[in-house]
Amino acid sequence: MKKLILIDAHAIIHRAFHALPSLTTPAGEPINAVYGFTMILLRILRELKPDYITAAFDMPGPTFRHVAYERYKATRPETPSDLTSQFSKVREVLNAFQIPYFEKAGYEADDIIGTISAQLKKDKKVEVIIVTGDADAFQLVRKNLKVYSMRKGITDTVIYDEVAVRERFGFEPAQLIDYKGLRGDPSDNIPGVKGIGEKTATELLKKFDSIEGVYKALKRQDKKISESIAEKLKAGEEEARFSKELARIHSDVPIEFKLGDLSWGGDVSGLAVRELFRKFGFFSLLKRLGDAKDMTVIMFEKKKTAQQGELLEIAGKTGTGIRVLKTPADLEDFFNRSKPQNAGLLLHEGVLFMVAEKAGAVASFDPSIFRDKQARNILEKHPGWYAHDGKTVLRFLRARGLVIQGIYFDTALAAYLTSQFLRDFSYLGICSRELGRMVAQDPREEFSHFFEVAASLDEKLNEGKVRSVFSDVEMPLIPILADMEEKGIRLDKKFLAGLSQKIESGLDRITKEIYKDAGEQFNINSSQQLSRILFDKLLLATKGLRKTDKGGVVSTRESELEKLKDKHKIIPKVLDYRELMKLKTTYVDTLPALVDTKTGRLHTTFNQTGTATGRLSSQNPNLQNIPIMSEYGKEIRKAFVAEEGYLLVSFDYSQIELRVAAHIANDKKMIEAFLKGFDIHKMTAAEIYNIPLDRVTPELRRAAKTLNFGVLYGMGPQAFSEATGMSPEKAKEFIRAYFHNFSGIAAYIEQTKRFAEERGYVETIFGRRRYIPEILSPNWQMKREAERMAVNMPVQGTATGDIIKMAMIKIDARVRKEKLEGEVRMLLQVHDELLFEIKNEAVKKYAPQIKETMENVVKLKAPLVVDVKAGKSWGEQTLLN
DNA sequence: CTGTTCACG
DNA sequence: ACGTACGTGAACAGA
Repeated sequence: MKKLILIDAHAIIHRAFHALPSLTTPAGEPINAVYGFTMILLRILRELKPDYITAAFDMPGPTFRHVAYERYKATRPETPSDLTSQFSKVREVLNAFQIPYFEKAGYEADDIIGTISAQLKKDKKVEVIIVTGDADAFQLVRKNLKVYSMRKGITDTVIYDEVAVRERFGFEPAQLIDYKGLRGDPSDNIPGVKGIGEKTATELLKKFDSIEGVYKALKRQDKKISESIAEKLKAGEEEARFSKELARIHSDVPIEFKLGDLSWGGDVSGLAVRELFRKFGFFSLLKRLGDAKDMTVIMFEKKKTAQQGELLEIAGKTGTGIRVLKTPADLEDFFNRSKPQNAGLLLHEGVLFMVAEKAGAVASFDPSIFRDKQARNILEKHPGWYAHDGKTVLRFLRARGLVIQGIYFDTALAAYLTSQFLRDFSYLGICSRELGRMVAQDPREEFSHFFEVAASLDEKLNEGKVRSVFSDVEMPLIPILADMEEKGIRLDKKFLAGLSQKIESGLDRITKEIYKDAGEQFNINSSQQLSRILFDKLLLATKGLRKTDKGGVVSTRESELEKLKDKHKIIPKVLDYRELMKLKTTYVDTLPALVDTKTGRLHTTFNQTGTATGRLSSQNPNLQNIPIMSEYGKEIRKAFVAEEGYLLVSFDYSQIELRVAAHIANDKKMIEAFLKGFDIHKMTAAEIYNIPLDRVTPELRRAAKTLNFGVLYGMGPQAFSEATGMSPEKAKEFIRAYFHNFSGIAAYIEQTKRFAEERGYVETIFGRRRYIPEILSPNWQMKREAERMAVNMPVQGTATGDIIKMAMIKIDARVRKEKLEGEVRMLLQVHDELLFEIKNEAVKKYAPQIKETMENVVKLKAPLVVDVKAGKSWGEQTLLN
C-alpha cells in the first residue's frame, strides 16, 4: 500500500515554537520553530518513508469559523512576532525538500487536510498519515488513516489509529466533534454546553452516540439522563449544535490536486537543503545528512590519524583568518601579535587549534612543530592557556612529548559550574548557549568566538562562591586527574582468565538447571523472556510485585525475585545466573581487553563535568564500580594489583556523608556521637528505640543504618519498609522517632526545601551549586523528586564533590613539593576513597601523612575519619590504622 | 536508540 | 491518588 503524509504545518510550527528554547540563525533571526519543524520533517521522512507528501498552512485573516462565530479563538493570545517571521521560512524548507503545500484564504490547515483525505477515502491503495500537534485531527481517523502526533514537546511521538483513539477517548473518532460540542474547547474558545465536562460528555456519547442522539433522548425524557444534566443540556442546546459544527473539520475546501502531484522523490540531502540548512544555522542537521562531495568545503586533508602523531594539514581555503603555523618563526610571530594572556588551545575532532586574540584568530598546528625544540620552548614557557576540556588537551600534548605550563581557564569546567539547565558541555553546546545562537561547524567560525564565550562564562562565575570552587577546586584538579589517568592501574590478566573459566563452568551448570526447571530453553538474559517463563508458564503470583519503570510490566529485578525465592526453585538459580553473568561480561572478560598494550595497565577517564552534584565519574572503563560485595566480587578486586615493590593503599573516608550532614544540619546529637567515636548506626538504633546500647540487636542496627543513609536521600516509609522488611506502619513510626531524635536533620531538610523553592538552586558549603527548577513544578510527583535532589545535593556534593577533591589537591601538592612521585602515586578516586600505589618501604611513612591530610582538609563539627588499608591487591587489604 | 538490570559510592 | 531513596556507567535485548 502507498503512503501519503499530510502535514499540518500550522500546528507543528506552533508546537515546535513552544517546545524549543529560542534560537537564532547566524544572522540573528529567530529560527527555533523552523528548526523543530525540520527535525520532525526529517524524522517522518526517515521513519515513514512516504510515497506522497504535502503540507497545509493557515492563512492570516478570518476563516469561515470566525464568520459563523465571532468569538472563535478570541481568547488566543496574539501570535508572537518571533513566530510570525518563521512561517515563510518553513515554506522555504518545504521548497528545498520539494514538498508541495496548500493554503487557502478563509480556511484552516485542518480543513485542507480534511479535504484531501476525504477525496482519498475511496482509494483503497493509499494509506493516509496526518502529522500534527493538534488533537482535532483525531476526528478524521478511520481505516487506513492514522494521526501521527506528539504527546508533549516534539520528540515524544505517538501514532493514533482507530483503536488508539477509542482507547484514549472511550468513543469513536467521528464522535470527537460531538464530544467537543458538549464539552467545548477552551483553547479555541468553543463554548460547548455549560456545566458538561469530560466525564459527562463521554458518558452521554456512549449512551446516545451523538449530539443529535442526546437531544432525541432528552425530548423523549429518557431516564438515563439525570435531571440536573437534562437541565444543562436544555439550556445549552443551541451552543451544543453550533459548537459541533465549529469543531467539524471541513472537507469542501476549493482546492485542486492530483495524487501524482504529491509524490515524493525521497532525497533529503539535496543541494537546496544543504544551502538552506547552512543559511539557517542547522549545522547538527547538516552533519546528520552526511557528506556530499559537491557541497562540503574540504579544509583539511587527513594525512595520517591523530593517534599516530600526525595532525591534519590545511589543504586550502586559508583566506578567512586561519593560519597554518609551519615554522617556529610563524609561531613566535603568532604569539607576538596576540595578547599573551589570551591564548587558547582547543582540541576539536582530533585537531588541535591554537586561538589567540588579535592574531588572526585561529591557527592549526603543523605536526612537525612538536618536534622542533625552539617551537616547543615557546609553547612550554607560555604561563597559562585557555582551553576547552583542558584535561584532554593536556593529555593530547603530553602524548606528543609536549608539556605545557598549565591551563588557566577551562571553558568546559566554567560551563559545568555555572550551568543552570545544560548537561551538554561540548564546545558547540556551550557556544550556542553563551552566544544565544547556533554556531557553525566551521572551525574558522566557531573558534573565533572562543574568548567571547570564555568572557561570558567568566562573568557568571561571580555568582555566590562559585568562582572559588572553580579556581580552588576544579581547575587545580585538571592536571591531577590527567596524571591519574595516565598512570593507570595494573591488572593481573592471568588471574582473571582463571576466574573467567570458573565462572564459565558455573554458568554452564546453572543454565542447564534453569532450562530444566523452565521446561524449555530461553534467553535468561532477556527480562522479557524470563518474565514469560516465570509468570506465564510457571504461573508465579505477581501480586505485590513492582512494575518496571516505563513498560508497566512485572519487574524481574533482584529485589522482586528475592520475594519469590521460596516459591520456586528456579528463582535462586536465576539470581545466581544474573550475578555470574554480570561479573563475567562487565568485568572479568571486559577489563583485560582494555589494558593498554604500551603501559600494561588499565587507564580510565575521569569525567569532571558529568554529575549534578559535583562528583567525578569514571568511564572506559568505569573503575568506580568494581565489585566488592559478593564473594566473586572480591575476587575481581584481587586482580587489581600493585607493581612489584609497591603496595596498593586505600584511604576511605568513614561515613563522610553522614558527618557532613551532621555538620550542615548542626545536629547536636549526631555531632556528639561522632565526637565520641560511637558506632553511629548502633547509637541511632538505641536513640530511636529508646533502649540502652547493649540491647541493640544486629537487625535493629541494620534498620538504623538503612535509615541513616535513606534520610539523606529523602526515603519515605514505603521504601524504608521495603528495604528492611518491617511493616509500613512500623517503618513510619521508626522514621518519626528518627526525626524526633535528630531534630537538626529534620530542620535541615525543611530548610533546604524552602531554600530551593526561594532561590531555584541549592549549594554545598563551599558554594558549588545545583539548579533545580522542578522544585516549583505544580506536578506533585516532580516536586517531591526535586525536593529529594535538593536535600541530597549539598550533602553529597560537599562530601564526595568538594572535600575529597580538595584532599586530592593537597596531597598532590605535597607529593610534588617533596618530589615523591616515584614513591607515592595516586591512582583512583571512588567518591569517598582514594587508592594509592606506594613503595613498600614508604608506606609506613607516608600513609599516616595522607590520612592526616585527608582528615584535616576541612574542619567539621563532626570530625572526619579516614580508614587506611594496604595490600598487594585491592581485594586483599588489611587495616593499617 | 531505549529500556531493563545491576555494579559501585 | 502513588510507582521512584540520591548519584553514576555498562551490558544486553529488542525494536
